[in-house]
Amino acid sequence: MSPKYKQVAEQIETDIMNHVYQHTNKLLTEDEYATKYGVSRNTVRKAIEILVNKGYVYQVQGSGVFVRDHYMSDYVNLEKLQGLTSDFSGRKVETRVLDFELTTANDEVAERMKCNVGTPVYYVKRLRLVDDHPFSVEDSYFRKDLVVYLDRNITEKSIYNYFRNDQKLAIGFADRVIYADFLNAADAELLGLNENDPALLVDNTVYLTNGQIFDVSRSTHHFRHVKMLKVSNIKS
Amino acid sequence: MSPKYKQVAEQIETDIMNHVYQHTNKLLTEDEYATKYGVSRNTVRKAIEILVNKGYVYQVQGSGVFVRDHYMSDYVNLEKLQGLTSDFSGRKVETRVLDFELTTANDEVAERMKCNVGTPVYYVKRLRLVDDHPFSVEDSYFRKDLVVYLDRNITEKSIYNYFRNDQKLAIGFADRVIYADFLNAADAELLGLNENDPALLVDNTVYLTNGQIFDVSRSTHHFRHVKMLKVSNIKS
DNA sequence: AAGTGGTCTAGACCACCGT
DNA sequence: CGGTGGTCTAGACCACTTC
Repeated sequence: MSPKYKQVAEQIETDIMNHVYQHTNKLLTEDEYATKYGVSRNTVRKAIEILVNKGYVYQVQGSGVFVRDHYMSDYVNLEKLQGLTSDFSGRKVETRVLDFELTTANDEVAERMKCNVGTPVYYVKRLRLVDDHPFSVEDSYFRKDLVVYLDRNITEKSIYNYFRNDQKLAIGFADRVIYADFLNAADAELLGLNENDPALLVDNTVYLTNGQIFDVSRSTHHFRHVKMLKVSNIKS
Repeated sequence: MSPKYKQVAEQIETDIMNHVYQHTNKLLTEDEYATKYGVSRNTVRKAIEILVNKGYVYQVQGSGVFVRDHYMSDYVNLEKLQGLTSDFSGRKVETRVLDFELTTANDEVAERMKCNVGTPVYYVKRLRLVDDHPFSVEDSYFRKDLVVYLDRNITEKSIYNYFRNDQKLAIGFADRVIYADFLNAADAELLGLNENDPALLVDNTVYLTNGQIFDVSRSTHHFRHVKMLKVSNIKS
C-alpha cells in the first residue's frame, strides 16, 4: 500500500497530463485537494512537493500552484531514478544485451564498489535504443551476494523492476557523476559515431537502504540524441 | 529571519563538517535534535531532508540517520543552485569578464527567454577559473526590465548575490539541460584546449517566483576539470 | 520488546498576492 | 482586505531494525 501523499501526487499528475488545468494553468488550492481526497493539508503539500521536484508545477506564495510548460519530454530527467522507459513513455525503447557473465571485481570495480578485489559480481553490457536510434552503451556490475540471482533473460528487460518486485531488494539512493570525454572506438562503433567524437558519460553508484553499494555502472551516451534535465528550487 | 528548519539544517551541517559524528557516522535521533533545539520533530525532519537532498546523509528506517562518505568535493553538485564558490569553498575561484553590454534579444535568445525579439537584455561573457585552471566559459543574458540594473563591476563578483541581496529579486527556480558537444575554436582557446575536443555544456534557464524567465545562460565546461554530481533518493 | 524513522492529522499563525 | 501558500506544533500510530 503506497502512502497517501504518493497516491494524491499520482492523481494530480494524471490530471495535469490530461490537461485538466489547461484554462488557467492553475491547480486547485491545497485546502480544496485536502477536502477532495479526504486528507490533511500537510499530506497535500507533500504530494505537491513531489510534483515540484519533478518540474511539473511551481508554487507562488499567496497565489497558487501553477503548471509549467513541459517541453521536457525529450530529456532524461535527473529527478526520476527509474530509467528510460519512464522518461520516454510512448516511444520505442529497446535493450540489446551484448555481454553477460559472472566474474569477480578487478581493481577498478572493487574501488568503485568499495568491496574487496575478487568479490563475485555479475557483469552486463547493454546497448539501449530509443525509437531505433542508438542511445547509450551501459557497463554494469552487480554484487552477487547482494542481488542473489541474475541471468541474461532478466537483463533484457528492466533489471530494476526485477530487483525491486521479485527480489524485494531495498534500494535506497544513488549517485550519478556526469562528465564528457572522447568516445572510444568500440563505443563509437556501437553508437554509430566516430572515434573521438564527444561522449556524455554517467558513472552511477547505487546503494541499498542500509548504505551498501550493490551496483555500479557507466553509461556512454550518444551526444546528439541525449540531453539531461535538472530542475531546481531555491529552497535547497 | 530564516526559518527554523533551515537554521537547524545549518547547525547539523556544521557538526558534520566538523566531524562531530565521526566515531559512529550516526547522527542524533530526531527526538534528540527536537529537544536540543527546542523545535518539533517535524521541523527536525525538514532539516534532515535538506541534508539528504544535498547528499550529506542517508536515512534508514528503524535505525537512524548516517553520514555519507563525501568524496563529493571535486564535483559541481547539481542540488546546490548557488554556484562555484559554494561548491569549491576553500579553493581559489576567479572570474574574468570578457564582454559586457546592453543589447537586445535576437531570435535565439528571445526563443529561450520566451520574450519578444528586441527586448532589452544585458549580455555577459565570463571565464571562470578554479585554482588557476580554466573551468568554464559562460554566456549569459538578463532581461533588463526584470533585473533593473547591472554593470561590469557587479559581474566580476557574484551576480546572484547582487540580485538577491541588493535588488531583492525573487528568484524561484531553474532548469538546467546538460549535454555534450564539440568544442568550438573560440572556447577551446579560452579553456586551453583544442578545437573539436569534447565539451560539457549546460543550458540554464532561471525563473522568478512568479514564473517569468529573467536569465538564460550557456556554460561550456572544461571536460577534464569539470564533473557534475547528482544524488537521488528512491522516494521521488 | 525497545528504539527509531515514516506517515498522518488538526489546528494555529505568518507572509505574500491580488482586488 | 480575503485568499492562498509557508512554517510550526503536539501528538498518534505504523514499519522497520536491532537486540
